[in-house]
Amino acid sequence: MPELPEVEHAASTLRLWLAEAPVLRARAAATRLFRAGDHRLFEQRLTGRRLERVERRGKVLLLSFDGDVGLLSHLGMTGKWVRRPGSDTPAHSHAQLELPGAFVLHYCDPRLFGRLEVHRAVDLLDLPVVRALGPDPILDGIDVAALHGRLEGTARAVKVAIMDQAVLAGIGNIYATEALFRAGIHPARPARSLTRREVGRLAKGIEAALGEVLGRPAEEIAYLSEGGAVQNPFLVYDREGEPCPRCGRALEKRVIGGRASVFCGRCQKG
DNA sequence: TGACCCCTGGCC
DNA sequence: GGCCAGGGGTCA
Repeated sequence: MPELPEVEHAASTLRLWLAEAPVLRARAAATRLFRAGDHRLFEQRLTGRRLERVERRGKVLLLSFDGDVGLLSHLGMTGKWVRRPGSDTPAHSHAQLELPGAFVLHYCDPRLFGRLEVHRAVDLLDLPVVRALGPDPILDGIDVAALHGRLEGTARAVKVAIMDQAVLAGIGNIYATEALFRAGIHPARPARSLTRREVGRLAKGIEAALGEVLGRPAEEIAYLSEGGAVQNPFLVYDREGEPCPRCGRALEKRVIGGRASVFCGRCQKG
């Protein structure tokens, strides 16, 4: 579950599940998830290790184990970490961490868009993919002047720009859609056309959209999770044709930067 | 900047 | 049986 709040939730559950307990055995299949390192490295290095720290930067999870073993985990579109009794193997489990108490942590990812990389723990924050990330809206906060500066420099649609992980780390299609609605800014507006005042509203919109979900219990965060019974908790995302929560006009949908964008044509001026 | 790719699953 | 999907990467 890919955007910032879902990855933050993954980080906190991993902290709970891996707290104190050594990994009895690590196993992994040879899949595309492993790029830099291979699956054997995962098995060799993680077996016997204890978790020391889980960090999140944007949508990237960074796990540090004792013995200077580091694991980078990106969930892609459909990746997730789940904990199951040893006898129960979930579908599309490609890597496993066996824990004491007959539990196994599985990394499941049907589409294999995620990635797993084994590194030295001390190197995690210096990895190019991590260094390339822009500020994390929750960890670093949003500096309105700096964001305005970044947006001024590009003619891209503002929605595309804020989904660029080098501009802000952790924003994907859902929270970009929600934030722009909250800010009353049309998603197709050229980024450089935003005034300082609008960037300020956008920053507040991003913080509000993220904050609302971050404050919720886990089951509600799992939009489209197992079971799928959870209702759409968003104001406009995936609500094309429904009335705008502010003015009542039907919400519109357009593809911007290759991704579906829902917005109110009246509240979000183009 | 857009088009296309990587994949599978769920929905119409 | 198509179409769509929250991620990112590459190519022209």
